[in-house]
Amino acid sequence: MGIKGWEDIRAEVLRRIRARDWRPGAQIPTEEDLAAEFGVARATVNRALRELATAGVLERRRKAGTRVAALPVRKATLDIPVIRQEIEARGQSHSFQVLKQAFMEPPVPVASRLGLPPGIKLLYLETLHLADGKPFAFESRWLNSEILPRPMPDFQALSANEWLVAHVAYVTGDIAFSAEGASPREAAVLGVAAGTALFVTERMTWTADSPITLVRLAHGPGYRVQTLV
Amino acid sequence: MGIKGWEDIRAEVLRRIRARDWRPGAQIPTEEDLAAEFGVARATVNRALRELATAGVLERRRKAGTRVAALPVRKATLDIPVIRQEIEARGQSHSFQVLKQAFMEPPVPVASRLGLPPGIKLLYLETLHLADGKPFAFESRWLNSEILPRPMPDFQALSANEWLVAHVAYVTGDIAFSAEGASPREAAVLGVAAGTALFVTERMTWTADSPITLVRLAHGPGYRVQTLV
DNA sequence: GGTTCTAATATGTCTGCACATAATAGCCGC
DNA sequence: GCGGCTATTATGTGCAGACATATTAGAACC
Repeated sequence: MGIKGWEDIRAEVLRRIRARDWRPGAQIPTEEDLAAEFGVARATVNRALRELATAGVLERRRKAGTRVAALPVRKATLDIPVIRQEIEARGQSHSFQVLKQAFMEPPVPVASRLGLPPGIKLLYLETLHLADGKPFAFESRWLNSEILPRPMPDFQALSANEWLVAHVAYVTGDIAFSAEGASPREAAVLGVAAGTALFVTERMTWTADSPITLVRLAHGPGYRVQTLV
Repeated sequence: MGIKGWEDIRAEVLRRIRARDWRPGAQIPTEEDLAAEFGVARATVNRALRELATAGVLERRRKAGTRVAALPVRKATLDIPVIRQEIEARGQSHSFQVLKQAFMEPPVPVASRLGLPPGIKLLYLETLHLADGKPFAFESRWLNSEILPRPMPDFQALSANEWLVAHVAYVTGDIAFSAEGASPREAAVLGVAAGTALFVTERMTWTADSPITLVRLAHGPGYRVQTLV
């Protein structure tokens, strides 16, 4: 029946926007007015409107009030799961092979993206992830060896990603997606023709003080990242 | 100096997680305990922990308490701007050409994804978006003509996307990203070689009752979607 | 031992109030 | 008119207390 909680208010506000009672760019009533109308406390209205604002539906400014976003910059939230989970969620079994493991100087762009001076040596790992034994994604990773314990963990047994999740302090980072043609090496490893369009995920992570790792994941044809808005 | 507001509490909790005072999978103190420790109201702690939970850092369940996410399913939030804004944000000028406009029956997969019975005719639009006069993205769009007014808006003058944003009730939808090789037509229009890796964004949008549009945007080489986590 | 019910508990949300803060609108002096 | 100050206003955040709800641990029972 009536309005009960902040979710009901959010729904009602959305309904009015969808119904074009409140048009894009137009100002909506103040929290106080809405609270009076719905018979709830202002904090409850605040909660509903705040959620809609972080979702990009509303724009709010002190004193200026709340208005319906004119150009709704849609904010899509993606789940970035651990690769093993992702494969197992499809009902397939995950395995991987470490193709290369070396301690070497990274190319300059890699070092600079990690914010490290040139000349420092990093651990480089190439891993092929398999789903039901078939190539799924090709991972190349630069790892800051400072953060590794001695002796180094055995990345043949446990994937670097999962080792990091389990043993390194929680991190921040950024993620980028792009499309790239497969290099000869990637093509060979993934079993596709050279130049095939690959979906590439690049992730960089760091702790408060120091960079941890730069990963590039190249996914074979058919891979897609999906989101419910 | 000390803890002042919910953002400080969020920061302090994050710090403890990063410092591994609280390890992945481990339970953290209750809201009440933390409120007492920080000398704030429980609502303030609740706000901080709630934000961290929606960010995927914490997992919360009633009675069971709050624990540090064991496998942090990183939630990345992407901004999906209107294409004109995206181009102008780079300091380039946006223009577009409508290459094709037709009223026709969609292929079966398109109709079924939109949840429409086969045989219904839709408006089909092909548009090339240009940044500083150079091809930026190729858009192909199926539009539910039911929602269009008579006479139909002039999509040569105003892009379909912006017309929809301005005139159609707010919508829900989903977005998917993938990498695909350029078809001969896409290659010609975008000025790249056939088979070049394209970054493809597919968006479907709905009102409460009916489908609105299915858009496929193919971006040329160099395009990337980035996110700060 | 296993199943079902019950009480305890942590989070979820709401209220009513207060004060803080940002941003505007209007006043004032020139 | 113009520049700068001030009052006003809507949102942002805080507090204390209350009740709701999901979930679990343990009691009671078969």
